[in-house]
Amino acid sequence: MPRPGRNTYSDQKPPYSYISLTAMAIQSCPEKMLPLSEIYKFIMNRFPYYRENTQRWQNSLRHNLSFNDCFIKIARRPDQPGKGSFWALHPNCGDMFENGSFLRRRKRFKVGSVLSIDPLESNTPQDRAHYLQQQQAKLGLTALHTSACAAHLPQMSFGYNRNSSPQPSSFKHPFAIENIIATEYNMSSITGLSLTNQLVSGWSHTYRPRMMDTAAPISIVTSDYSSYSSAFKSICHGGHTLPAIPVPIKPMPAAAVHGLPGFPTHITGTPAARGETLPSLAALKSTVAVH
DNA sequence: TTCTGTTTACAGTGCG
DNA sequence: CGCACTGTAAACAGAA
Repeated sequence: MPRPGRNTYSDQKPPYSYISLTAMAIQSCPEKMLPLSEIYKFIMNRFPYYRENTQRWQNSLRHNLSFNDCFIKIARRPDQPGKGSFWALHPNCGDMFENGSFLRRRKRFKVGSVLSIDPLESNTPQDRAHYLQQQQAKLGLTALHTSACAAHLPQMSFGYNRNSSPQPSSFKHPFAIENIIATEYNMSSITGLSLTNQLVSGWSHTYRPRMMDTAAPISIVTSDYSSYSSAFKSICHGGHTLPAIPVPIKPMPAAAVHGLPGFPTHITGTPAARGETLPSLAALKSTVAVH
């Protein structure tokens, strides 16, 4: 695998897919999430090839973000203005490039199968709302729990991997920029992560499925920020503020969910356009209300 | 208006 | 050869 330095590829197209490039950008920041504009900047700064024809490749990149299950969308806090959401990597997407090729994955990462039990499939809005409220309550506890754990377990700063399949502290995500652009990576930026960042990392990877944003009023998660607001304030990347509520763009499979404390395990399906219909939830998708 | 995000469609390519 | 993955274009909606 080539490991490009800053100018390795000059104006030539780098041997990376948009998925790889996006993953690099996301992994390059301590919070492991970036807004779209920052992903653009990262790619353009590092690969001069992408300083031209921006409309073309940025459209492709956006398509990849939406289309590929390995990317998840994380909503901004409502009191932190800005366009668009943050994007992060799905916790289970880490082995997509195990074949060593960053141009073509060995297999496309895809969110898994539909569970048989789905309270949200209930016919009545009341049932769904009630269930969602229960899940919100769980997540509220989860946020606190996660932060507390992060404070005591620095290795949790790697966020995604702190669950059912624990990784050693030296674990490096296959997407990690230190694995791809080794010459530019400064390990101290990781080992020197502050507790604050650990908190953020732990919290930011506590998932909540997108459809939960819609059917019922959601305030518990955001209101919990007040409990440790000092930790969250001033955390930003390139002037971007901390996102508020992790909102997976696609529902997670049970296998992925089980390792995430407090995460509801009922979520099913993927967007209907991908042939995995979720009729009763489809109407909930487009009306995300973030508090 | 611009940017962001979603979706569909289709062509090219690599792999088994 | 068929399938899966990737890249590109385009239409469209919604938010800032």
